[in-house]
Amino acid sequence: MDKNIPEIYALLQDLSWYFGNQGFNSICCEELTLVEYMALKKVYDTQNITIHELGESLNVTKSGISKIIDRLENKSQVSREYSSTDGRVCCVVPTEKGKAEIHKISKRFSDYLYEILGDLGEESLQNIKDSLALLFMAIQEKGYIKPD
Amino acid sequence: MDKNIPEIYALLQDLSWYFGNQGFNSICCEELTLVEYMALKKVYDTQNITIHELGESLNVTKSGISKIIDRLENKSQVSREYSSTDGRVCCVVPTEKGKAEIHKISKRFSDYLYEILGDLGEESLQNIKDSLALLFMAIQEKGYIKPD
DNA sequence: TCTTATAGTTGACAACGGAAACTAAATATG
DNA sequence: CATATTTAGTTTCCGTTGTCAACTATAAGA
Repeated sequence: MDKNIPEIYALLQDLSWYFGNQGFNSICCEELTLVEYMALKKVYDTQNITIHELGESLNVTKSGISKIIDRLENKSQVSREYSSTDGRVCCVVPTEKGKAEIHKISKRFSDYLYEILGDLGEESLQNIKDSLALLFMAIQEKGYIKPD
Repeated sequence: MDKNIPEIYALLQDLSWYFGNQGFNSICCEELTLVEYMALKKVYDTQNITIHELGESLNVTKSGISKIIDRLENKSQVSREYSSTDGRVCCVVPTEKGKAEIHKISKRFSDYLYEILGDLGEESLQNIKDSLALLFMAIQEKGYIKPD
């Protein structure tokens, strides 16, 4: 195995800490937890996504995702709309408030990154973005790490 | 602001999900939660680190980190050693089992990454590593995102 | 029609981390 | 030296969270 791979792993793990719960909790995002934000983002990015699909996408059980959507709905960030073609299925859509929240949080973090990376040239930024995009696509295709 | 920055943020956030609790929980890591693993890794990487420093480093309150170390100690992954020069201070050191666990988890994730990235050439891997290292150093220097 | 599968919700439960109160040791001040 | 203050860490209480299992309801299959 290329010796770079364990180092890439270690860096990813450490970086993830900053963008995971620990970095996220203490922030401007007011009333959203990380998992709520991730769910909201997924709802925002995907038309008519079902609760079932949301759970799979976030690697949360169906009862877990149901409660996450409960909380988002109580906070008026999303609303449930039952499918007219399949009475079992519940689609989730973002409210206007939810859409605004997404933009706000994204901007907050982008500002933070800008303070950090603003000095780099566009070429470096492009390079970083390409590396991350490559990683993400590969990992998304592979799916979550599964138990042995 | 460079248009790449919001995209870098979005990619980092999504990647972090895979290396955060959601990706981590369902895995080979048996008896460790993510925050326990992060604490163990920090203990492993830092000689004679104190509980106080651990909490700061992981952005956890002192009561929180105290309990995390409790759990790691109950699992025989670390041990507390009170400082001889300052009776208040409690240094944490990894046990042999703890060291082995670090290697095991790191290998598990590296194997996963290898399945994903193994086809890339060394140059690409080096490039990804450099990008991540640059990001991580910058973010570490900046520290956790603070409330407004 | 009757059975089975699927989507989602609910209740009980345990894990987790924060706030505040607490102990104990070190340092500062007079 | 004596007392006050600061610092390190622990413990208790508590609210939040997500899972499991049981449940309802709708759809699909035999």
